[in-house]
Amino acid sequence: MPTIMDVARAAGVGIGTVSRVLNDSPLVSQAMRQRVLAAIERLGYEPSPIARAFGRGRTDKLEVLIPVFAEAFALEILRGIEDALVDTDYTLLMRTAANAAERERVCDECGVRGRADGALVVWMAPTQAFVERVSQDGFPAVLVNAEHPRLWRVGVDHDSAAERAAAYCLGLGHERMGLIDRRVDPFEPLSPGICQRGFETALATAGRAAAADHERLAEPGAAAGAFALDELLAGPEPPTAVIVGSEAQALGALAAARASGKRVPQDLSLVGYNDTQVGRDLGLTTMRVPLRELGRVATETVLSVLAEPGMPVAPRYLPTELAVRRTCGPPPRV
Amino acid sequence: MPTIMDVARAAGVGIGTVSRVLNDSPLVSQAMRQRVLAAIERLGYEPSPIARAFGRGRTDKLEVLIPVFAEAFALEILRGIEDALVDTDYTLLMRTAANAAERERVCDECGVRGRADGALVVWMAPTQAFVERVSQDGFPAVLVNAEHPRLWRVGVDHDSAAERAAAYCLGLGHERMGLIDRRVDPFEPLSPGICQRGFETALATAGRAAAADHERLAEPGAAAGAFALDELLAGPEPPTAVIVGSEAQALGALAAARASGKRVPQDLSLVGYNDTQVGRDLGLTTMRVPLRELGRVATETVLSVLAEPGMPVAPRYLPTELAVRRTCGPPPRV
DNA sequence: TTGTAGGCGTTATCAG
DNA sequence: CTGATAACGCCTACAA
Repeated sequence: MPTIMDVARAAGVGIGTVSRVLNDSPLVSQAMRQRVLAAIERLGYEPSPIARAFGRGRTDKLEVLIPVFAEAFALEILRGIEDALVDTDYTLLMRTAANAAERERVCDECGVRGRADGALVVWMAPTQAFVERVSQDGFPAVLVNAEHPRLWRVGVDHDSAAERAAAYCLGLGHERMGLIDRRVDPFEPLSPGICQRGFETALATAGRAAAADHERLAEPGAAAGAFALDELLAGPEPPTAVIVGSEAQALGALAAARASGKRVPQDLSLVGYNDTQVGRDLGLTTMRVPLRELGRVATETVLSVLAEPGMPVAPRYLPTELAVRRTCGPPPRV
Repeated sequence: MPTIMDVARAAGVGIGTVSRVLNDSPLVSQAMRQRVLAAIERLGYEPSPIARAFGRGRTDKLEVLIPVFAEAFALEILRGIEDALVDTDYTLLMRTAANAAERERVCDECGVRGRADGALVVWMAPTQAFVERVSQDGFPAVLVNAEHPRLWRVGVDHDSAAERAAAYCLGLGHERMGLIDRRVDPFEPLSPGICQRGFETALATAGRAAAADHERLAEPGAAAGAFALDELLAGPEPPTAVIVGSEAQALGALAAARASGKRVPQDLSLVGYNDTQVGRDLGLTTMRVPLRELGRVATETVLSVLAEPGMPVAPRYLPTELAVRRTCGPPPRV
């Protein structure tokens, strides 16, 4: 492996000049630049990222903290992050957490001693210690679809989104509405459902009280969604439209409905939440959360804070919109 | 940020001793160790990962190369990789590729100048240059579910898997078999289908010729799977059992079948391929590819090559097995 | 515009 | 066992 010194020697210049060429410094003459470039080419030299990081005190890495059992939406967010990074030199350091203990660990280790220049915390609450530390050090950490008053964050207004999803079904004429909800935070067993508030607001606005037996808080995943739907359908006055807090749960619900002989949307309307590829492919009507944009905007935020440190923390909310596809219709006539 | 020198001073020892304590060297007396540990604690010192990497010439990082539009199975593999890393100090550098050009780029940049200690290449063919370089340098790169004669790799025998999947349906009594296949490599437009050979072998063994109009090579994703199934069903003698090369495609096929009024499995049998969470949740009968284990074993392989360089390259194949769930049955009686 | 020297924080190698 | 000291490869003043 040739080093910068080999290049300097081969080009007959000092290492300072080589370094300047490497970093596109304007303080090099054209002639010199060509000579150095030629030597670099000839030797097949590439600078060592580690030495470089060591020398200048930054790594060109962003750390991503993400729940490991996150469903497919995680991929969409990652895609957005990549979008923002595609023509930068940044690279991603991935840390996943499967439970609260691991969240603790990845939060504790995030960005220690400059191992990354910034961080993206996806879909989980940061630990208190993490919040203290990053706000103390001015370490650029942005929450994606998670909340904390003291941190940068980009997300959506879940209340409004859920409310509009429910209002859409109400507008279709549904009288009996159901909700299969999902917790806001995967690692907080007591965290509330993500759609509950908006759902109930919509019902209240329409002058209806929410029937508690039409609401379920389900575990993530299609199996739990299917189970919850079966429960709702087994009740005395089963809902004719159900809002589901995640795509995976919605797919489960869809399969369960069909398995029990219900036609969707003729007998039952279903609205998903998130909008992942498989939902799109299957024609699921969904409250679209712009996952990819979320990832992109969050990443751009980190980058801009990096470029201009000390900007005051400001949250950013992106709009949601209902993607009307093929799982909703008017209620069946009785 | 305190450095190792601050610790040394605080403990009244040399930095060599501190370093030895940090690295669990046996060459430190108990008394010294305690004294140093106390100073570390008191100062809240943590070693700088970058300086450390620079000093010892390794990074404790593994680079992961993965197609970005990979479906959910990517998450399963990543989970397996994490499993293997959970109580090591290794961390993951993620590189995704959305097309052949990006694959080229990530392959070119992978592990340059020791930015990572090893690499995992998931579900895509490495570039020729990459193969040359890593086999030249002895850089530990392991292919996960991809093939190259000169590289370490862990995967499954797709031919055998597909053959058994088809044989299972044949055994159920199906006469007209269909195949919705997926390309082996996402970036090779000309790469063959992953199940075709096994599928045709099974048919030949049963004394049947494959009907070309019962085979489709479809793009990844549920939409293409749905479309392909509709095509198969539209033919003059539609198949009564269909093998599908990926879970996402299978979900699409399942939805399409039901949408067109077919009951699964009474009217149509479906076998998926891969076995991801959503397929399990939905009761899809699947040829199970041990994705998580694949990731884990590949990672363990990298680690062991790292521990013992120069081991001769040896591929590793893991067994597949049919996960019988609820989408297969005997053919409908005519 | 260019070269030189010092510094970044560890690890590893030597004497002691 | 312990303490200096020399790498490690690059960046960046500073001096020329």
